[in-house]
Amino acid sequence: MSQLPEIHLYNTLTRQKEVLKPIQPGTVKMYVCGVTVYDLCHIGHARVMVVFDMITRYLRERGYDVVYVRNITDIDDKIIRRAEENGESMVQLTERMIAAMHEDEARLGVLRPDIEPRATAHIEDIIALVQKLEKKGYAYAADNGDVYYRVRKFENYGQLTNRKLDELQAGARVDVEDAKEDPLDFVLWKAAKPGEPSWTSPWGDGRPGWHIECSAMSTCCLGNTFDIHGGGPDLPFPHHENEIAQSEAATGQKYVNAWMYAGAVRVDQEKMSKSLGNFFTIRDVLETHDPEVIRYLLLGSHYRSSINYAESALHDARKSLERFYTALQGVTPVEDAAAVQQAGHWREDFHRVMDDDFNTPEALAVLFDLTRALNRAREAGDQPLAAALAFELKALGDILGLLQQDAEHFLKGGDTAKGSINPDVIETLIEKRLLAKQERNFAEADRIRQELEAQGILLKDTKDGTSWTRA
RNA sequence: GGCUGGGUGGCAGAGUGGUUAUGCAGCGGAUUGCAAAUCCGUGGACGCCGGUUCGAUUCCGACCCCAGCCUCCA
Repeated sequence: MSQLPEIHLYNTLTRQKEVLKPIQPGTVKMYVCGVTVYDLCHIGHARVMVVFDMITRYLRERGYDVVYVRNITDIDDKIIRRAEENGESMVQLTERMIAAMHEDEARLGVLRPDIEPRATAHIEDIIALVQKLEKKGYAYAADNGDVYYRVRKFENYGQLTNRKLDELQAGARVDVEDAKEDPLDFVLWKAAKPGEPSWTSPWGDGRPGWHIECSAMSTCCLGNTFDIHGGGPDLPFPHHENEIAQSEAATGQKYVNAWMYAGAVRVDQEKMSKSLGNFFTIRDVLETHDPEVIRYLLLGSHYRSSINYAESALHDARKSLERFYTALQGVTPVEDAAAVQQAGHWREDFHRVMDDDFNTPEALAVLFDLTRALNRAREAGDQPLAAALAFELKALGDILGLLQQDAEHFLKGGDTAKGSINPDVIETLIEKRLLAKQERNFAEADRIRQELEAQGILLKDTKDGTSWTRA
């Protein structure tokens, strides 16, 4: 590999932007914490999926190889409880939810990670890791059969989120019945209660604790040290702090070079979360909104800032996409790099703003500028240039996973067309209106326009005839 | 209380020590049977108070306010 472009990214560990320098030149190894599959994914999950998908796509666009690993947590207390409530087996529940997740992310244009390890498929690795920690004195088996991590033994605990152990302890809940040596210690291996799913281990039957699976799977897939670890906004503490403690204690090496987080999705200025019950599942939103509208909403703000989820925000996102698709409508894209280059330098601008910590709002501004140029070419009747710019617009949009559908299809409401009016009925009315216009019966023509408008259908007269879109 | 991040024009949302973000909405013009779309033009902003500076929305300090984490949560 020759010299790849410099990518700057914000590293939460150091709290500053840094140049991405992959350990293995040219190959970025990235691990992202995935979903605990006990329920359907919500918009917050969608944001993490879309953001790291965008990052992966962009790094590849810039010539980097990316090994993208995103785990699936398929064993956990919530899963056990939910399966019991539903009267189904744990595997039935998790398989169902994994299938739903894959369906949801496919609709959002999220490319699948290269590796999608499941916790239950890595029990041996997890046990081996706990044994290693035990051998090094970082783990201990307690009287109740659980195995805990000895937090105070790990000197750099709290480095990611700037916590001091003593301040933590002040706020820590002290469980009287706890078998821990110290309230700060956390579970590595949980002893099974009767009837619970379990695996045989040196400490008796049980299952992995919450944090250990990520240490085990990331290391298995990517090595002791890798380039980027990502996740949602509520993961730095304690989950990632504990991962660092586990992995670095076990290997004696640095765990991760850069930590990246997607911002929160809020509803009415409150965090969207399962515990608050104010979450919207991806499929709920897809009932009434085009997938690209959601994706646009998610990429219309910088990945680290929080966003507010609201119908009005979805509406705005749709309006923005309409501008792109209106420009694309009726133009057949043709690749002509020379013509594009002569007309402007959008790709360079796009790269420049994206190289700087993946500034998608700026990147979209570049696409709007390109769209204006495309509209100008159309106005000027320069078909070849318009075709070339349309090709470029779609190509750049593709890097963000946007603008990939047929313009007509999108503008006519796509797969989520609201309202009951049938396209055939619309066409018939358009025919009638055309006749009225030919007879210069504009009153009738306007009446038909208004009739359709009342049902959310907007007519547009052009030299090539009348087309329609859904408002 | 501790730790993070943030307060930008009607709304959304970038960015910068002195020059247009961008989209939607508004206004004027072109275009149109009417409209839509489009193009051209245009008004409108940087929480509050100090400081540094020739000059700060941008740097520094104080203050006010908001959000996230500190407990399972993407």
